[in-house]
Amino acid sequence: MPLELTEIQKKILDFLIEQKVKGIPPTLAEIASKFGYKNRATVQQHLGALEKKGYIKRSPKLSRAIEVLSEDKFFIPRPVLGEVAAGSPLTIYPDSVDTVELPTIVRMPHDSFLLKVKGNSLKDAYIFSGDIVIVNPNIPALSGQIVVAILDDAAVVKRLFVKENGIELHSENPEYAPIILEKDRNNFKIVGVVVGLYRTMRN
Amino acid sequence: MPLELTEIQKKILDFLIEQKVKGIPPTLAEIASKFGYKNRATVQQHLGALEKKGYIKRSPKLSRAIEVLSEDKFFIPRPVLGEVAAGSPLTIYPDSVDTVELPTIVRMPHDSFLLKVKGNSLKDAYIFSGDIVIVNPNIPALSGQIVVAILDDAAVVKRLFVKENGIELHSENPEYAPIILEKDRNNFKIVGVVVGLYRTMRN
DNA sequence: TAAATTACCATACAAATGTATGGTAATTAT
DNA sequence: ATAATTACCATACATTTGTATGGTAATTTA
Repeated sequence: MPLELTEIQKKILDFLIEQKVKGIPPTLAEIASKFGYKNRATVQQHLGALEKKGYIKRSPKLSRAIEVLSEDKFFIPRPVLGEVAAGSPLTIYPDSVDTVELPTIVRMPHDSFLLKVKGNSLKDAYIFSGDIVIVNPNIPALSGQIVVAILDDAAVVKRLFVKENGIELHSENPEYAPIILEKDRNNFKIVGVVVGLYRTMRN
Repeated sequence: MPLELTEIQKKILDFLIEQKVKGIPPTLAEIASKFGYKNRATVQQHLGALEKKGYIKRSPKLSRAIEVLSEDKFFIPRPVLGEVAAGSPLTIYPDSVDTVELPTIVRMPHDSFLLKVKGNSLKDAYIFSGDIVIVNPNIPALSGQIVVAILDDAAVVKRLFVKENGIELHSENPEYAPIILEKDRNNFKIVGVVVGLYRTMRN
């Protein structure tokens, strides 16, 4: 269970994430400037609180070395966030950052993230176990697109169909039945749209 | 057209990207340390060259403020050298025919190039018409790997097998028979090894 | 009521950082 | 043959940066 943050701490955490996504994490002075503080010591204390509560990690003495450890793994830029099920849902491993054998080639764009596909339920869409899908959380998901969704604390990759009375998630493999969700389904959220695929051939 | 980079400049650019992916861009001192330089002035000059050639942008006076320009856009236009046949050979276009918008996630190694696959002869290797393959010409081609080869002025993507008396190029599709080449075959050259694959889901 | 906690302030300091200047040697271009 | 470029070096300097210490006031918790 995450410790409570004060309003100001939340705003600073938001700013940290925002800046990191834009390019580089801010210095203490830049944070102070943003929030109108007249010195860096104030910022230092806020960051200390954030670190104590487990939301960030700092590297002593290093400039801009603020790492956001948000529990919302899906929107934090990481090389590979976890594995996502194309067949039956798998739990996402929050901290298994797969720096793996993506030798020279894979890196994170600012607003997207990577997931490694497990299972072959999307084989008719030519996506196979081991492929890396590139997921963009900032574009609207349209009917017919392949999306990543959260369903009861697990993540799946499926083709989305928006129907009159609800939503359907299809595998592109006759062995798997579609998941049908009525409107106002709880514990369901579309995380993002699969915009690309990368596969490494090294073996 | 991007200006040419020297080998050292390429390596530094790679390091910049690598570090940014890991979290934050490096300081001059960190770059110097990585490459064994005894002072930061050397790094400063290399960064100056990179900036002059348009690969990075720096913000004066700000620490770690190195922006890799090609990484900031979501898509990097990359030349596709030609189309390569996975079925029957197709001619390679001498000048780049097409540009593909690679997401920044798929970073081109500097010594590799892209080819667009036509035909479905490699479908059992999960490579399909329209996919972009990343080809590295500077690594040795081993038996069993998927390679790009020139055969009588046309290019093919096939799986390579090195045998006693020659070379075989297999399609991964029963509809296509393997191409068998005796030793010292003329007009044959292995262009490179397929090290990766990218597919865009945008329509 | 007393004790933390939160949210700022001011000042200070060593180290880190970007930048500038000038030099050497090797290679490449004119 | 001369000039330009590349690839380093050394030294120096003003800022920037993280950090530390100590203080004030308001709010919350025990």
